[in-house]
Amino acid sequence: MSKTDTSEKLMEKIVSLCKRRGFVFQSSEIYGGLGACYDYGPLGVELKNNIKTAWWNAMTREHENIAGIDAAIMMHPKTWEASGHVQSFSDPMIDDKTSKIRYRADHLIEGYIKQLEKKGKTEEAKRVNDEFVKAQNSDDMTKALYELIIKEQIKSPDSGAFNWTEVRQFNLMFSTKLGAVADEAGIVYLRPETAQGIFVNFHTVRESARMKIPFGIAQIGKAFRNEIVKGNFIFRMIEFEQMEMQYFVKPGTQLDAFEMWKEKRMNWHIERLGIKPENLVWYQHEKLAHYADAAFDIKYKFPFGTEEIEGIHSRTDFDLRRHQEYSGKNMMYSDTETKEKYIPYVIETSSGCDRNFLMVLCDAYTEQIEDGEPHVILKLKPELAPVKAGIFPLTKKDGLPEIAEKLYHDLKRYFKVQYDDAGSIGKRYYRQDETGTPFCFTIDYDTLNDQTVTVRYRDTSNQERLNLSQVKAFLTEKLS
RNA sequence: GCGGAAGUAACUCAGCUGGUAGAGUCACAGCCUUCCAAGCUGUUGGUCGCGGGUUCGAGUCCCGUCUUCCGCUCCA
Repeated sequence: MSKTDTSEKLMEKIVSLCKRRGFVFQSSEIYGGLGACYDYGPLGVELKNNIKTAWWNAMTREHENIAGIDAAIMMHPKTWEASGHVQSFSDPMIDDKTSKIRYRADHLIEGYIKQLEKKGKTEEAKRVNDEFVKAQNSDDMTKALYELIIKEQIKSPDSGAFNWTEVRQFNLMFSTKLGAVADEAGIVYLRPETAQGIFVNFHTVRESARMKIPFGIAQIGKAFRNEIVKGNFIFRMIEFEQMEMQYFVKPGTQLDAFEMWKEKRMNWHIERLGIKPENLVWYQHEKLAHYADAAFDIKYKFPFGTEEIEGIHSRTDFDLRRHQEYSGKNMMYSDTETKEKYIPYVIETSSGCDRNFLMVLCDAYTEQIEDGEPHVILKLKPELAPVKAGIFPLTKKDGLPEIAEKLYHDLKRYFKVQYDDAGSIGKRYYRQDETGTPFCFTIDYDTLNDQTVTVRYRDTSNQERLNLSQVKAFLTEKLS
Protein backbone atom coordinates (compact mmCIF):
# COMPACT_ATOMS: atom_id res chain seq x y z
CA MET A 1 0.00 0.00 0.00
CA SER A 2 1.56 3.26 -1.07
CA LYS A 3 1.62 6.00 1.50
CA THR A 4 0.29 8.64 -0.88
CA ASP A 5 -2.94 6.73 -1.47
CA THR A 6 -6.01 7.83 0.30
CA SER A 7 -7.94 4.92 1.70
CA GLU A 8 -10.84 5.62 -0.64
CA LYS A 9 -8.57 5.29 -3.64
CA LEU A 10 -7.18 2.06 -2.27
CA MET A 11 -10.62 0.53 -1.97
CA GLU A 12 -11.46 1.62 -5.52
CA LYS A 13 -8.29 -0.01 -6.77
CA ILE A 14 -9.07 -3.26 -5.03
CA VAL A 15 -12.63 -3.34 -6.38
CA SER A 16 -11.33 -2.58 -9.85
CA LEU A 17 -8.68 -5.29 -9.62
CA CYS A 18 -11.34 -7.74 -8.46
CA LYS A 19 -13.45 -7.08 -11.54
CA ARG A 20 -10.63 -6.95 -14.04
CA ARG A 21 -8.90 -10.09 -12.92
CA GLY A 22 -11.93 -12.17 -12.06
CA PHE A 23 -12.08 -12.20 -8.27
CA VAL A 24 -15.48 -10.62 -7.66
CA PHE A 25 -18.22 -9.30 -9.94
CA GLN A 26 -21.41 -7.43 -9.19
CA SER A 27 -24.34 -9.85 -9.32
CA SER A 28 -26.66 -9.66 -12.36
CA GLU A 29 -24.62 -6.83 -13.77
CA ILE A 30 -26.15 -6.98 -17.25
CA TYR A 31 -29.48 -6.04 -15.67
CA GLY A 32 -27.96 -3.17 -13.75
CA GLY A 33 -26.83 -5.19 -10.78
CA LEU A 34 -28.53 -6.27 -7.59
CA GLY A 35 -27.67 -4.39 -4.43
CA ALA A 36 -25.28 -5.99 -1.98
CA CYS A 37 -25.03 -9.20 -4.01
CA TYR A 38 -21.78 -10.28 -5.60
CA ASP A 39 -20.48 -13.21 -7.62
CA TYR A 40 -17.06 -14.76 -7.15
CA GLY A 41 -15.13 -15.15 -10.40
CA PRO A 42 -12.58 -17.77 -11.48
CA LEU A 43 -9.79 -16.52 -9.24
CA GLY A 44 -12.11 -15.43 -6.46
CA VAL A 45 -13.63 -18.85 -6.00
CA GLU A 46 -10.14 -20.36 -5.75
CA LEU A 47 -9.08 -17.88 -3.09
CA LYS A 48 -12.33 -18.25 -1.19
CA ASN A 49 -12.10 -22.04 -1.26
CA ASN A 50 -8.54 -21.82 0.02
CA ILE A 51 -9.67 -19.65 2.94
CA LYS A 52 -12.47 -22.07 3.74
CA THR A 53 -10.14 -25.05 3.56
CA ALA A 54 -7.64 -23.32 5.85
CA TRP A 55 -10.41 -22.76 8.37
CA TRP A 56 -11.97 -26.19 8.01
CA ASN A 57 -8.67 -27.96 8.46
CA ALA A 58 -7.63 -25.86 11.44
CA MET A 59 -10.95 -26.59 13.10
CA THR A 60 -11.85 -30.16 12.28
CA ARG A 61 -8.57 -31.86 11.38
CA GLU A 62 -6.46 -30.26 14.06
CA HIS A 63 -9.03 -30.72 16.81
CA GLU A 64 -10.07 -34.29 17.39
CA ASN A 65 -13.00 -33.02 19.46
CA ILE A 66 -14.54 -30.90 16.71
CA ALA A 67 -16.90 -32.43 14.14
CA GLY A 68 -18.20 -30.79 10.99
CA ILE A 69 -21.70 -30.57 9.60
CA ASP A 70 -23.50 -28.90 6.72
CA ALA A 71 -27.05 -28.06 7.76
CA ALA A 72 -29.94 -26.96 5.54
CA ILE A 73 -30.52 -23.27 4.90
CA MET A 74 -34.22 -23.62 5.61
CA MET A 75 -35.26 -24.81 9.04
CA HIS A 76 -38.48 -25.37 10.91
CA PRO A 77 -40.05 -21.96 11.62
CA LYS A 78 -40.13 -22.70 15.33
CA THR A 79 -36.32 -22.64 15.28
CA TRP A 80 -36.41 -18.88 14.83
CA GLU A 81 -38.95 -18.35 17.56
CA ALA A 82 -36.73 -20.31 19.93
CA SER A 83 -33.60 -18.46 18.85
CA GLY A 84 -35.24 -15.10 19.40
CA HIS A 85 -34.83 -13.99 15.79
CA VAL A 86 -38.53 -13.61 15.07
CA GLN A 87 -38.71 -11.02 17.82
CA SER A 88 -35.36 -9.36 17.91
CA PHE A 89 -34.67 -9.36 14.19
CA SER A 90 -37.84 -7.47 13.53
CA ASP A 91 -37.17 -3.83 14.14
CA PRO A 92 -39.93 -1.21 14.09
CA MET A 93 -38.32 1.93 12.73
CA ILE A 94 -39.57 5.51 12.49
CA ASP A 95 -38.00 8.53 10.77
CA ASP A 96 -37.92 12.12 11.95
CA LYS A 97 -38.76 13.93 8.72
CA THR A 98 -37.20 17.15 10.01
CA SER A 99 -33.78 15.89 11.02
CA LYS A 100 -33.81 12.82 8.69
CA ILE A 101 -32.65 10.68 11.58
CA ARG A 102 -34.10 7.20 12.02
CA TYR A 103 -35.05 5.71 15.37
CA ARG A 104 -36.22 2.40 16.68
CA ALA A 105 -39.84 3.16 17.55
CA ASP A 106 -39.73 1.03 20.71
CA HIS A 107 -36.51 2.71 21.91
CA LEU A 108 -38.13 6.08 21.37
CA ILE A 109 -41.05 5.18 23.63
CA GLU A 110 -38.76 3.64 26.24
CA GLY A 111 -36.77 6.87 26.27
CA TYR A 112 -39.92 8.86 26.73
CA ILE A 113 -41.00 6.70 29.68
CA LYS A 114 -37.60 7.13 31.31
CA GLN A 115 -37.89 10.88 30.93
CA LEU A 116 -41.26 10.87 32.65
CA GLU A 117 -39.81 8.88 35.51
CA LYS A 118 -36.93 11.31 35.81
CA LYS A 119 -39.35 14.19 36.10
CA GLY A 120 -41.12 12.40 38.91
CA LYS A 121 -44.25 11.71 36.89
CA THR A 122 -44.28 8.10 37.98
CA GLU A 123 -47.98 7.58 37.51
CA GLU A 124 -47.95 8.84 33.98
CA ALA A 125 -44.84 6.80 33.26
CA LYS A 126 -46.59 3.71 34.47
CA ARG A 127 -49.66 4.45 32.35
CA VAL A 128 -47.55 4.93 29.18
CA ASN A 129 -45.55 1.84 30.01
CA ASP A 130 -48.69 -0.24 30.29
CA GLU A 131 -49.87 1.03 26.94
CA PHE A 132 -46.42 0.36 25.52
CA VAL A 133 -46.53 -3.26 26.65
CA LYS A 134 -50.03 -3.58 25.22
CA ALA A 135 -48.89 -2.09 21.91
CA GLN A 136 -45.95 -4.48 21.69
CA ASN A 137 -48.23 -7.44 22.09
CA SER A 138 -50.87 -6.13 19.75
CA ASP A 139 -51.60 -7.92 16.46
CA ASP A 140 -50.53 -4.88 14.49
CA MET A 141 -47.54 -3.86 16.54
CA THR A 142 -46.19 -1.24 14.13
CA LYS A 143 -49.50 0.56 13.97
CA ALA A 144 -49.98 0.40 17.75
CA LEU A 145 -46.52 1.85 18.36
CA TYR A 146 -47.15 4.61 15.86
CA GLU A 147 -50.48 5.50 17.46
CA LEU A 148 -48.86 5.60 20.88
CA ILE A 149 -46.12 7.95 19.67
CA ILE A 150 -48.72 10.25 18.12
CA LYS A 151 -51.05 10.09 21.11
CA GLU A 152 -48.31 10.93 23.60
CA GLN A 153 -46.86 13.54 21.26
CA ILE A 154 -43.40 12.11 21.68
CA LYS A 155 -40.88 14.45 20.11
CA SER A 156 -37.65 13.70 18.32
CA PRO A 157 -34.77 13.56 20.84
CA ASP A 158 -32.39 15.32 18.45
CA SER A 159 -34.43 17.90 16.60
CA GLY A 160 -37.27 18.29 19.06
CA ALA A 161 -39.62 18.12 16.10
CA PHE A 162 -42.90 16.27 16.00
CA ASN A 163 -42.79 15.32 12.36
CA TRP A 164 -42.78 11.54 12.04
CA THR A 165 -43.13 9.06 9.23
CA GLU A 166 -45.21 5.96 9.86
CA VAL A 167 -43.61 3.16 11.85
CA ARG A 168 -42.28 0.57 9.45
CA GLN A 169 -41.20 -2.94 10.13
CA PHE A 170 -37.76 -4.01 9.04
CA ASN A 171 -37.55 -7.74 9.47
CA LEU A 172 -34.04 -8.82 8.76
CA MET A 173 -35.04 -12.38 7.93
CA PHE A 174 -36.00 -13.35 4.40
CA SER A 175 -39.13 -15.40 4.21
CA THR A 176 -40.50 -17.67 1.53
CA LYS A 177 -43.37 -20.09 1.17
CA LEU A 178 -43.03 -23.79 1.52
CA GLY A 179 -45.09 -26.01 -0.77
CA ALA A 180 -46.95 -25.31 -3.99
CA VAL A 181 -49.99 -23.81 -2.27
CA ALA A 182 -48.99 -20.71 -0.41
CA ASP A 183 -50.71 -20.04 2.86
CA GLU A 184 -49.75 -18.51 6.16
CA ALA A 185 -48.79 -21.81 7.71
CA GLY A 186 -46.16 -22.45 5.03
CA ILE A 187 -43.86 -19.53 5.78
CA VAL A 188 -40.23 -20.51 6.19
CA TYR A 189 -37.18 -18.32 6.61
CA LEU A 190 -33.77 -18.34 5.04
CA ARG A 191 -31.48 -18.72 8.03
CA PRO A 192 -30.05 -15.43 9.30
CA GLU A 193 -27.19 -17.31 10.96
CA THR A 194 -25.79 -20.81 10.66
CA ALA A 195 -25.54 -21.43 14.40
CA GLN A 196 -29.06 -22.82 14.85
CA GLY A 197 -28.34 -25.70 12.46
CA ILE A 198 -25.68 -26.74 14.94
CA PHE A 199 -27.80 -26.37 18.08
CA VAL A 200 -30.72 -28.43 16.81
CA ASN A 201 -28.26 -31.18 15.86
CA PHE A 202 -26.51 -31.16 19.21
CA HIS A 203 -27.50 -34.68 20.23
CA THR A 204 -27.33 -36.32 16.79
CA VAL A 205 -23.80 -35.07 16.19
CA ARG A 206 -22.65 -35.83 19.73
CA GLU A 207 -23.84 -39.43 19.49
CA SER A 208 -22.82 -40.21 15.94
CA ALA A 209 -19.36 -38.67 16.35
CA ARG A 210 -19.08 -40.15 19.86
CA MET A 211 -18.15 -36.84 21.43
CA LYS A 212 -17.76 -36.00 25.08
CA ILE A 213 -17.86 -32.55 26.54
CA PRO A 214 -15.96 -30.38 25.82
CA PHE A 215 -16.49 -30.69 22.08
CA GLY A 216 -17.33 -28.52 19.11
CA ILE A 217 -19.39 -28.58 15.94
CA ALA A 218 -18.10 -26.65 12.93
CA GLN A 219 -19.94 -25.47 9.87
CA ILE A 220 -19.40 -23.34 6.77
CA GLY A 221 -22.51 -22.10 5.08
CA LYS A 222 -24.60 -19.32 3.65
CA ALA A 223 -26.82 -17.08 5.75
CA PHE A 224 -29.16 -14.29 4.68
CA ARG A 225 -30.08 -10.93 6.14
CA ASN A 226 -32.33 -8.31 4.66
CA GLU A 227 -30.10 -5.46 5.71
CA ILE A 228 -31.30 -1.88 5.69
CA VAL A 229 -27.80 -0.65 5.37
CA LYS A 230 -25.70 -2.44 2.83
CA GLY A 231 -22.40 -1.73 1.26
CA ASN A 232 -18.64 -1.49 1.33
CA PHE A 233 -18.31 -3.95 -1.52
CA ILE A 234 -18.54 -7.52 -0.20
CA PHE A 235 -18.21 -6.42 3.42
CA ARG A 236 -21.93 -6.24 4.07
CA MET A 237 -23.98 -8.45 1.78
CA ILE A 238 -27.51 -9.76 2.11
CA GLU A 239 -26.30 -13.25 1.24
CA PHE A 240 -23.08 -14.16 2.98
CA GLU A 241 -21.08 -17.12 4.10
CA GLN A 242 -20.20 -17.87 7.70
CA MET A 243 -17.50 -20.11 9.08
CA GLU A 244 -18.53 -20.91 12.57
CA MET A 245 -17.99 -23.30 15.40
CA GLN A 246 -19.99 -23.86 18.56
CA TYR A 247 -17.97 -25.29 21.41
CA PHE A 248 -19.98 -27.03 24.14
CA VAL A 249 -18.58 -26.90 27.67
CA LYS A 250 -19.58 -27.63 31.22
CA PRO A 251 -21.22 -24.62 32.91
CA GLY A 252 -18.63 -22.78 34.98
CA THR A 253 -15.77 -23.59 32.62
CA GLN A 254 -16.94 -21.27 29.85
CA LEU A 255 -14.55 -18.45 30.60
CA ASP A 256 -11.49 -20.71 30.26
CA ALA A 257 -12.78 -21.99 26.96
CA PHE A 258 -13.56 -18.44 25.95
CA GLU A 259 -9.98 -17.33 26.57
CA MET A 260 -8.61 -20.37 24.75
CA TRP A 261 -10.67 -19.69 21.64
CA LYS A 262 -9.90 -16.00 21.68
CA GLU A 263 -6.23 -16.81 21.47
CA LYS A 264 -6.62 -19.59 18.91
CA ARG A 265 -8.76 -17.53 16.58
CA MET A 266 -6.50 -14.49 16.65
CA ASN A 267 -3.52 -16.69 15.92
CA TRP A 268 -5.32 -18.35 13.04
CA HIS A 269 -5.81 -15.04 11.27
CA ILE A 270 -2.19 -14.12 11.72
CA GLU A 271 -0.54 -17.46 11.03
CA ARG A 272 -2.88 -19.15 8.56
CA LEU A 273 -4.21 -16.17 6.65
CA GLY A 274 -0.98 -14.23 6.95
CA ILE A 275 -2.66 -11.04 8.16
CA LYS A 276 -0.33 -8.38 9.56
CA PRO A 277 -0.86 -8.44 13.34
CA GLU A 278 -0.87 -4.64 13.58
CA ASN A 279 -3.97 -4.56 11.41
CA LEU A 280 -6.03 -6.71 13.77
CA VAL A 281 -7.61 -5.38 16.95
CA TRP A 282 -9.80 -6.70 19.73
CA TYR A 283 -13.10 -5.09 20.49
CA GLN A 284 -15.08 -5.90 23.60
CA HIS A 285 -18.87 -5.67 23.45
CA GLU A 286 -20.36 -3.59 26.19
CA LYS A 287 -23.93 -4.07 25.15
CA LEU A 288 -24.44 -7.83 24.96
CA ALA A 289 -26.87 -9.65 22.69
CA HIS A 290 -29.83 -11.43 24.25
CA TYR A 291 -27.96 -14.74 24.35
CA ALA A 292 -24.44 -13.75 25.47
CA ASP A 293 -22.53 -13.36 28.72
CA ALA A 294 -19.25 -12.27 27.15
CA ALA A 295 -18.40 -11.11 23.67
CA PHE A 296 -15.25 -10.04 21.87
CA ASP A 297 -14.83 -9.24 18.20
CA ILE A 298 -11.74 -9.38 16.08
CA LYS A 299 -11.69 -6.30 13.91
CA TYR A 300 -9.56 -5.54 10.88
CA LYS A 301 -8.35 -2.12 9.78
CA PHE A 302 -10.07 -1.96 6.40
CA PRO A 303 -9.48 1.05 4.15
CA PHE A 304 -13.04 2.17 4.95
CA GLY A 305 -12.70 1.71 8.71
CA THR A 306 -11.94 -0.79 11.44
CA GLU A 307 -14.66 -3.40 11.17
CA GLU A 308 -15.58 -6.80 12.55
CA ILE A 309 -14.47 -9.98 10.85
CA GLU A 310 -15.09 -12.49 13.61
CA GLY A 311 -17.04 -12.68 16.81
CA ILE A 312 -16.10 -14.85 19.77
CA HIS A 313 -19.10 -15.01 22.03
CA SER A 314 -20.01 -16.87 25.18
CA ARG A 315 -23.63 -17.76 24.46
CA THR A 316 -24.37 -19.44 27.83
CA ASP A 317 -26.99 -22.18 27.59
CA PHE A 318 -29.49 -19.81 26.02
CA ASP A 319 -29.88 -21.60 22.69
CA LEU A 320 -30.05 -25.19 23.92
CA ARG A 321 -32.33 -24.20 26.77
CA ARG A 322 -34.68 -22.41 24.43
CA HIS A 323 -34.74 -25.32 22.00
CA GLN A 324 -35.51 -27.62 24.89
CA GLU A 325 -38.36 -25.33 25.85
CA TYR A 326 -39.81 -24.87 22.36
CA SER A 327 -39.36 -28.43 21.11
CA GLY A 328 -40.09 -30.24 24.33
CA LYS A 329 -37.02 -32.40 23.69
CA ASN A 330 -34.36 -32.97 26.28
CA MET A 331 -31.19 -31.01 25.49
CA MET A 332 -29.28 -32.08 28.60
CA TYR A 333 -25.87 -33.66 28.53
CA SER A 334 -25.21 -36.62 30.80
CA ASP A 335 -21.70 -36.96 32.08
CA THR A 336 -21.24 -40.73 32.39
CA GLU A 337 -18.31 -40.36 34.79
CA THR A 338 -19.61 -37.85 37.28
CA LYS A 339 -23.28 -38.73 36.71
CA GLU A 340 -24.01 -35.03 36.35
CA LYS A 341 -26.71 -33.75 34.02
CA TYR A 342 -26.70 -30.24 32.63
CA ILE A 343 -27.38 -28.10 29.60
CA PRO A 344 -23.95 -27.23 28.22
CA TYR A 345 -22.70 -23.71 27.84
CA VAL A 346 -21.54 -22.60 24.42
CA ILE A 347 -18.56 -20.66 23.15
CA GLU A 348 -19.12 -19.51 19.58
CA THR A 349 -16.49 -18.49 17.08
CA SER A 350 -18.25 -16.98 14.10
CA SER A 351 -16.31 -15.55 11.19
CA GLY A 352 -17.53 -13.98 7.97
CA CYS A 353 -15.98 -15.81 5.07
CA ASP A 354 -16.54 -12.97 2.62
CA ARG A 355 -15.10 -10.52 5.13
CA ASN A 356 -12.04 -12.72 5.55
CA PHE A 357 -11.71 -12.74 1.78
CA LEU A 358 -11.82 -8.94 1.61
CA MET A 359 -9.41 -8.66 4.51
CA VAL A 360 -6.94 -11.01 2.84
CA LEU A 361 -7.06 -8.93 -0.35
CA CYS A 362 -6.67 -5.63 1.47
CA ASP A 363 -3.79 -6.95 3.54
CA ALA A 364 -1.99 -8.43 0.54
CA TYR A 365 -2.45 -5.49 -1.82
CA THR A 366 0.89 -3.83 -2.42
CA GLU A 367 2.06 -1.19 -4.84
CA GLN A 368 5.67 -0.64 -5.75
CA ILE A 369 6.52 2.39 -7.81
CA GLU A 370 8.79 1.43 -10.71
CA ASP A 371 9.75 4.07 -13.26
CA GLY A 372 6.85 6.16 -12.05
CA GLU A 373 4.38 3.35 -12.73
CA PRO A 374 2.75 1.50 -9.86
CA HIS A 375 3.49 -2.20 -9.93
CA VAL A 376 0.70 -4.09 -8.17
CA ILE A 377 1.63 -7.19 -6.19
CA LEU A 378 -0.86 -9.25 -4.24
CA LYS A 379 1.36 -10.65 -1.51
CA LEU A 380 -0.93 -13.53 -0.62
CA LYS A 381 0.24 -16.38 1.50
CA PRO A 382 1.22 -19.08 -1.03
CA GLU A 383 -1.31 -21.52 0.48
CA LEU A 384 -4.11 -19.05 -0.22
CA ALA A 385 -3.02 -17.89 -3.69
CA PRO A 386 -5.60 -18.78 -6.36
CA VAL A 387 -2.84 -19.85 -8.75
CA LYS A 388 0.28 -21.44 -7.30
CA ALA A 389 2.62 -21.06 -10.24
CA GLY A 390 2.89 -19.62 -13.74
CA ILE A 391 4.73 -21.66 -16.35
CA PHE A 392 6.26 -19.83 -19.28
CA PRO A 393 8.49 -20.52 -22.26
CA LEU A 394 10.91 -17.61 -22.57
CA THR A 395 10.06 -17.36 -26.28
CA LYS A 396 7.58 -19.07 -28.53
CA LYS A 397 10.16 -20.92 -30.60
CA ASP A 398 13.13 -23.30 -30.56
CA GLY A 399 11.22 -26.02 -28.74
CA LEU A 400 10.77 -24.03 -25.52
CA PRO A 401 6.93 -24.10 -25.59
CA GLU A 402 6.95 -27.91 -25.83
CA ILE A 403 9.01 -28.29 -22.67
CA ALA A 404 6.90 -25.73 -20.83
CA GLU A 405 3.68 -27.41 -21.89
CA LYS A 406 4.95 -30.74 -20.63
CA LEU A 407 5.83 -29.22 -17.27
CA TYR A 408 2.39 -27.64 -17.12
CA HIS A 409 0.66 -30.95 -17.81
CA ASP A 410 2.81 -32.75 -15.23
CA LEU A 411 1.92 -30.22 -12.51
CA LYS A 412 -1.73 -29.45 -13.16
CA ARG A 413 -2.97 -32.60 -11.45
CA TYR A 414 -1.39 -31.48 -8.20
CA PHE A 415 -1.46 -27.69 -8.24
CA LYS A 416 -3.49 -24.89 -9.74
CA VAL A 417 -0.98 -23.69 -12.35
CA GLN A 418 -1.24 -21.46 -15.41
CA TYR A 419 0.51 -21.69 -18.76
CA ASP A 420 1.20 -18.41 -20.54
CA ASP A 421 3.17 -17.64 -23.68
CA ALA A 422 1.55 -14.33 -24.68
CA GLY A 423 3.59 -11.14 -24.71
CA SER A 424 6.95 -10.41 -23.21
CA ILE A 425 8.25 -12.31 -20.23
CA GLY A 426 8.02 -9.19 -18.04
CA LYS A 427 4.37 -8.75 -18.87
CA ARG A 428 3.65 -12.33 -17.91
CA TYR A 429 5.42 -11.93 -14.56
CA TYR A 430 3.42 -8.77 -13.99
CA ARG A 431 0.10 -10.46 -14.66
CA GLN A 432 0.90 -13.15 -12.10
CA ASP A 433 2.12 -10.59 -9.53
CA GLU A 434 -1.21 -8.80 -9.79
CA THR A 435 -3.19 -11.95 -9.00
CA GLY A 436 -0.86 -13.13 -6.25
CA THR A 437 0.81 -16.12 -7.89
CA PRO A 438 3.81 -16.78 -5.64
CA PHE A 439 6.10 -18.57 -8.15
CA CYS A 440 6.81 -18.58 -11.86
CA PHE A 441 8.85 -21.15 -13.76
CA THR A 442 10.46 -20.08 -17.01
CA ILE A 443 11.82 -22.48 -19.60
CA ASP A 444 14.78 -20.84 -21.33
CA TYR A 445 17.76 -21.72 -23.52
CA ASP A 446 19.69 -23.14 -20.59
CA THR A 447 16.92 -25.63 -20.09
CA LEU A 448 17.84 -27.16 -23.44
CA ASN A 449 21.38 -27.80 -22.22
CA ASP A 450 21.15 -28.63 -18.51
CA GLN A 451 17.48 -29.31 -17.76
CA THR A 452 17.22 -26.44 -15.32
CA VAL A 453 14.48 -23.79 -15.16
CA THR A 454 14.27 -20.30 -13.70
CA VAL A 455 12.13 -20.01 -10.61
CA ARG A 456 11.10 -16.44 -9.98
CA TYR A 457 9.68 -15.23 -6.65
CA ARG A 458 6.72 -12.89 -6.63
CA ASP A 459 7.61 -10.72 -3.61
CA THR A 460 11.26 -10.10 -4.39
CA SER A 461 11.51 -10.68 -8.17
CA ASN A 462 14.56 -12.78 -7.29
CA GLN A 463 15.44 -15.70 -9.52
CA GLU A 464 17.07 -19.04 -8.90
CA ARG A 465 17.75 -22.05 -11.03
CA LEU A 466 16.15 -25.37 -10.33
CA ASN A 467 16.26 -28.76 -11.97
CA LEU A 468 13.19 -29.46 -14.07
CA SER A 469 12.63 -32.70 -12.19
CA GLN A 470 12.53 -30.87 -8.85
CA VAL A 471 9.76 -28.38 -9.64
CA LYS A 472 7.02 -30.53 -8.17
CA ALA A 473 8.97 -31.16 -4.95
CA PHE A 474 9.75 -27.43 -4.76
CA LEU A 475 6.07 -26.51 -4.90
CA THR A 476 5.07 -29.22 -2.45
CA GLU A 477 7.59 -27.92 0.05
CA LYS A 478 6.69 -24.26 -0.41
CA LEU A 479 2.97 -24.89 -0.07
CA SER A 480 3.01 -27.08 2.99
C1' G B 1 -36.24 3.73 3.84
C1' C B 2 -34.22 9.32 4.07
C1' G B 3 -30.41 13.07 2.33
C1' G B 4 -26.05 13.96 -1.12
C1' A B 5 -23.10 12.35 -5.75
C1' A B 6 -23.02 9.45 -10.05
C1' G B 7 -24.37 5.78 -14.25
C1' U B 8 -20.96 6.14 -21.90
C1' A B 9 -16.60 -0.62 -24.38
C1' A B 10 -14.34 -5.87 -19.74
C1' C B 11 -11.37 -1.46 -16.86
C1' U B 12 -10.33 4.14 -16.42
C1' C B 13 -12.53 8.05 -18.69
C1' A B 14 -13.43 12.08 -22.91
C1' G B 15 -17.66 13.75 -25.62
C1' C B 16 -18.04 22.09 -25.10
C1' U B 17 -23.95 25.85 -25.54
C1' G B 18 -28.58 19.09 -28.79
C1' G B 19 -26.43 17.25 -35.36
C1' U B 20 -27.24 9.55 -34.98
C1' A B 21 -20.22 7.53 -30.41
C1' G B 22 -14.19 8.12 -29.30
C1' A B 23 -9.09 7.47 -26.40
C1' G B 24 -5.85 4.65 -23.37
C1' U B 25 -5.70 -0.01 -20.91
C1' C B 26 -7.35 -5.13 -21.04
C1' A B 27 -8.67 -9.44 -24.08
C1' C B 28 -7.91 -12.30 -28.70
C1' A B 29 -4.90 -13.49 -33.45
C1' G B 30 -0.27 -12.67 -35.98
C1' C B 31 4.81 -10.61 -36.37
C1' C B 32 8.87 -9.45 -33.19
C1' U B 33 11.19 -10.65 -28.50
C1' U B 34 17.41 -14.77 -24.74
C1' C B 35 14.08 -12.46 -18.04
C1' C B 36 10.56 -8.01 -15.41
C1' A B 37 4.06 -4.10 -18.18
C1' A B 38 8.96 -2.74 -25.22
C1' G B 39 7.22 -2.32 -30.39
C1' C B 40 4.15 -3.20 -35.02
C1' U B 41 -0.47 -5.06 -37.57
C1' G B 42 -5.28 -6.67 -37.15
C1' U B 43 -9.84 -8.24 -34.43
C1' U B 44 -13.73 -8.64 -30.80
C1' G B 45 -16.60 -5.50 -27.83
C1' G B 46 -21.38 0.09 -26.78
C1' U B 47 -29.39 0.35 -29.07
C1' C B 48 -24.50 5.94 -24.03
C1' G B 49 -28.54 2.04 -16.91
C1' C B 50 -33.90 1.51 -18.29
C1' G B 51 -38.76 3.82 -19.79
C1' G B 52 -41.24 8.03 -21.48
C1' G B 53 -41.38 13.29 -23.14
C1' U B 54 -39.68 17.91 -25.93
C1' U B 55 -37.39 18.21 -30.99
C1' C B 56 -36.67 17.47 -38.01
C1' G B 57 -32.87 15.26 -34.77
C1' A B 58 -31.24 13.50 -27.62
C1' G B 59 -25.16 10.59 -24.74
C1' U B 60 -26.30 15.97 -24.29
C1' C B 61 -32.64 19.18 -22.25
C1' C B 62 -37.23 17.55 -19.01
C1' C B 63 -39.96 13.67 -16.07
C1' G B 64 -40.12 8.88 -14.02
C1' U B 65 -37.63 4.47 -12.62
C1' C B 66 -33.55 1.13 -11.42
C1' U B 67 -28.63 0.57 -9.77
C1' U B 68 -24.01 2.02 -7.55
C1' C B 69 -21.02 5.17 -4.21
C1' C B 70 -20.91 8.49 0.53
C1' G B 71 -23.64 9.56 5.43
C1' C B 72 -27.95 7.71 9.39
C1' U B 73 -29.71 1.90 13.08
C1' C B 74 -27.66 -3.26 13.56
C1' C B 75 -24.34 -7.12 12.58
C1' A B 76 -20.62 -11.89 10.23
